[in-house]
Amino acid sequence: MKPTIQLVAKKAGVSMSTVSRVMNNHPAVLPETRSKVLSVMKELDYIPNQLARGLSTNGFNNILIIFTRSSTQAADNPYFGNIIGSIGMVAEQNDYDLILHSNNNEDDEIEKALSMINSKLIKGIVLLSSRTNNKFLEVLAGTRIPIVVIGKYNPSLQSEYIVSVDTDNYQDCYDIGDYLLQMGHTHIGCIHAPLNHYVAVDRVQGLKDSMKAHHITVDEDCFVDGGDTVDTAYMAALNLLCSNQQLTAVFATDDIKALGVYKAARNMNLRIPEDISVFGHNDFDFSALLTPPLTTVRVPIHELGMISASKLFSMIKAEKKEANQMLPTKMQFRSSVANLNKP
Amino acid sequence: MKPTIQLVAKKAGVSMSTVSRVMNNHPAVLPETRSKVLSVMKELDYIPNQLARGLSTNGFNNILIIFTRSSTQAADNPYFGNIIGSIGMVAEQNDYDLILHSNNNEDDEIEKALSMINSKLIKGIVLLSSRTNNKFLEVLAGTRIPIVVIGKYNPSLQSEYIVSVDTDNYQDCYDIGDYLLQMGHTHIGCIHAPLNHYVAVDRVQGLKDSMKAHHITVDEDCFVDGGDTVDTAYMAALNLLCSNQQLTAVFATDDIKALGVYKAARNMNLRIPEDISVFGHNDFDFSALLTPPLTTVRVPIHELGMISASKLFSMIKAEKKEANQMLPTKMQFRSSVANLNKP
DNA sequence: CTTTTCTGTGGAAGCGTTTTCATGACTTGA
DNA sequence: TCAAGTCATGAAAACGCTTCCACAGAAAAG
Repeated sequence: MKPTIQLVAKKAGVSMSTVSRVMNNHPAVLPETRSKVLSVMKELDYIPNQLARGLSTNGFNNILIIFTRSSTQAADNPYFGNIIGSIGMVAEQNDYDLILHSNNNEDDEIEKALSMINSKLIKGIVLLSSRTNNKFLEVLAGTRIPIVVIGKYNPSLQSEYIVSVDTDNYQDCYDIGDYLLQMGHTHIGCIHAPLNHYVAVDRVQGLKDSMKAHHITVDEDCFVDGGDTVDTAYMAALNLLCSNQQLTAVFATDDIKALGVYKAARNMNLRIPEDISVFGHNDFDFSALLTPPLTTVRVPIHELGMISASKLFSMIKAEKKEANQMLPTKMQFRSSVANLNKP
Repeated sequence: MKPTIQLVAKKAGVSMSTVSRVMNNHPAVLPETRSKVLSVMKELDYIPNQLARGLSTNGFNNILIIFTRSSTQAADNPYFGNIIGSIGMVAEQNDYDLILHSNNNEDDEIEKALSMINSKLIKGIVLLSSRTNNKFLEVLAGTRIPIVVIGKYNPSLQSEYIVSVDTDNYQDCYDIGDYLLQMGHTHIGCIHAPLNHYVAVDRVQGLKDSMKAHHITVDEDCFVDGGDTVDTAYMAALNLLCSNQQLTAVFATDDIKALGVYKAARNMNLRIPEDISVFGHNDFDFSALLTPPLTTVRVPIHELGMISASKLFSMIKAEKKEANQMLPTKMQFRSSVANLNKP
């Protein structure tokens, strides 16, 4: 039915080997033979079969993006879209395609990834937001396929094939704590992401450690899981603010959750920052345009994606390990945090 | 090196055919043979090669998501992330993987897609945001592969294999025009997306036609391309508002662009809605939490993704055409539009 | 006790490429 | 003029699986 290399060969009066050589720009083929073959290919509308090709050579130029959801919900966080877009641009330049897995079952994911690697379907992996229990990386480290983790991974896991690109979540959130305390806040709550991911753990821990360093009691009840969406964060914030009226500030571990806090404050008739201060994280498009503009930390999401992809490709091509990299962030002091010191 | 079906067969003392049958749950294999084979497979850590498998059968269970960028910029619009996430969930349930192409060269894209189809690498396509010049669909209609377009496509293109899922952009924007006029606005500007996509064209045309129906002169200078990002929209809005001081309302064809308008208004010391009214489109997470809350039209993005994916899979599986579907939207009247009639 | 029908299994031909090796023809250098 | 070296090409094996066909042996039917 579909034209194959064999048919082309026959029509052009040459062997399959020659046709193959023409396709792969092998130098040892006479110009007239080449053009003859090319014209037959055009005439027949011949399209090479990537599968067959992959089977006899070193497979496909794909990279797998694994995006571990903490819930069964599609994450509406703009972070993921942006970062996937950035990776996509670099992939496109390198003539690679993206395969996307959004899974919330780690074992399934491991099995699928192993199968893809074994089948030479992918040449590298980008792991978005790694879990604290990192079985996935432990298993995949053994496959010698380059992996870049956008985020942190188990520090005891040493591998030539795994590299991390991240921002310093712990330090940033430690600094947020410092700032909040400096502004006179001693009753601080936190709406965070589910704690089975490093990023959430580090952000929470940074804040807590900073509070402890200033001898502020950390009330565990004031640290609540705000899920992944505005709505879940809203519910969590409502709860938090109702049951802890002494709170003067809330740290939301990303600006989507801050949106939930804004919504809760509005519905409770709490003014920001007069009645409750809010500190966010990530600095999304809308953050500066909220009322009041959200104080947050700017994460270079686009760069995170670009740099990760670049590192991945240089590992794939040069087969040498890249260095881990910590990207700089920048505090965006706007007006959602009140200074309690000057009344 | 890697264990193949042949090695398994040898170790288990059976033929390759039998091993294959075991893997594919063929009924005609004795229980003891089956368990023998399975144990050898486990012992050898055998993983089937998807490529080889695909080559001899009907290929892969992948669907291709094509996401046509209008610029070279990664689109930061939350719309895409959300919709891809939704499609991903349905795909996961059906045991399909997602391949993502974000391309801005249509010819390249056509060639790549044809190659993937020819190689049995994909079973269906989701096209996000189709171009007005729809060469892509025209060419691909001939391949008999199911395609769902999220958005509109050339109505003259009839195909058993193409189905569209969309909202009624034209009508919604016509209604927006009506509303604006009813509120007393007669000098209306518009910040829209690049006009090489149906969605932008329809939204703009809806507004224009509504204005014309009310005998309001449409000033082409007040319809400007706001690109794809907050920043480009901001620049466009700044320009628009500076050079057309008589404007009392601006329609932004999506809420990301509305963000740009808010920013411009703020920087020009224009109050919303007192000095300038803003109507958005899409209703993103942040829209209700802006100050003032943005009047916009709620698009069921998640449903758009889910329904598209469902239709695609039923076309793939049942091989029968699904009906086009128009999803309902809902106006969200908030407070970014002033009523000029009651002062 | 034959003949027919199942059943479980093996052999081998695909699937569509790439690539190694062999083979002639044609140069080149002494 | 002949041995050695290029060069363009073809034959065939390999990549790892599926599946059609054939074939025994067992079960069912006459």
